[in-house]
Amino acid sequence: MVKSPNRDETGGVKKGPWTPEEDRKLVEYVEKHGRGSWQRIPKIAGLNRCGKSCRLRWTNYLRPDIRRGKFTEEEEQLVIHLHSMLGNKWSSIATKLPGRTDNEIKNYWNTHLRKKLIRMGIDPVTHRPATNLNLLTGLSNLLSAGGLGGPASHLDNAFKLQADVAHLLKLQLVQSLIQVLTSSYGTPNMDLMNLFRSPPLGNYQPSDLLQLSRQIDGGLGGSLSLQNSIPMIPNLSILSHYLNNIGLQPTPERSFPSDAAAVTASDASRTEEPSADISNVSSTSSIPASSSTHPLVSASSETKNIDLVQSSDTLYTNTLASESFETCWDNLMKLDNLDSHFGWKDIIDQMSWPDAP
DNA sequence: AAATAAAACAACCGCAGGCTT
DNA sequence: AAAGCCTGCGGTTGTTTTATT
Repeated sequence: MVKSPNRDETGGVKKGPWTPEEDRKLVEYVEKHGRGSWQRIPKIAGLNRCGKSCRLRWTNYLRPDIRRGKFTEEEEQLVIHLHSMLGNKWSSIATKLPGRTDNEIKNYWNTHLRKKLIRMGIDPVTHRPATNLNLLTGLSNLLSAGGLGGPASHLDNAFKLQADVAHLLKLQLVQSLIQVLTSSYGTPNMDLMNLFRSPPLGNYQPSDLLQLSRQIDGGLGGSLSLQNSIPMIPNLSILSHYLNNIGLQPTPERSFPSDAAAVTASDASRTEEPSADISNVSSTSSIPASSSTHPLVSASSETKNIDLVQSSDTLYTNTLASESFETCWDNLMKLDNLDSHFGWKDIIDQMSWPDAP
């Protein structure tokens, strides 16, 4: 666990934190001779370090043009913007922020900005409102923010949380619909297609959402298509299933008998570690029964824990085939009971891409 | 005040690609 | 063309600092 600050066993060079003396030697050398061959510098400069370590120390710390200190609001926004276009291309991002190194930006992203976006319900990978699985990460943060995990939970927090979850689920659902309409491969998800024929979404024409989809694609400069950014077509029943787990289950008769089987199967089939994005999600999603006395929260929710850390593949392939579309839809419509601030029209309006040209 | 946990930062590692011989 | 060297990049780990209990 402890990284040895001493000599490397193979090369005999020192590792670990640099001393002021070593820094001085390196700076003196580079100022005198410039950046030459990093492999030769340590020898000539009298440093017992590998060239790689010298280069890193210089570029990330000793370079005179390095700007240290807190990131400004402008820098933050720029990093977020560039990351949405370039992804984890830290060196490319760093070229747009004079004085900041790729390492510094990378660290700042991982420790600050990523969490900030998650807290806002934005997927830090896609820079979109959290999608199904990532939504759950957001949920985890909502739980923390609302203090729902602790013993001192309050009823207000439970209400707020459920409204937030309902709101995010709506966003997710509309995204799924757009994807169905724009998907050029595979078999369209019939559940979602049916959704268009029923109120309240029946009030919208598929062309409306197609238009929205184009807006989104345009906002990304065409570099990222919706199909690529959301590779899976979620089954409507999965959303409905999730509603059950957060306590939106109307009656015991409408429970999902295949829950246990589905979750068990998914656990058994999970072979890889969860992705970084969802690794910090608590292992179960249910709101503890003790934390809420909301009438819509059934006591059974406590026993219906679904593992949120399962991979997206597993989640989507383990569809709950036995559910009827009507049952799923009933559950989804209950979102309106909780998310009173936003109707479906507001959700679709809200989906408009802010940076669209 | 001490112990523990979480956050922040610095540095290392492995890999890929370009260049030289 | 192939091999070896060098550099740069992104992910990960380890250490230090700060906050919380």
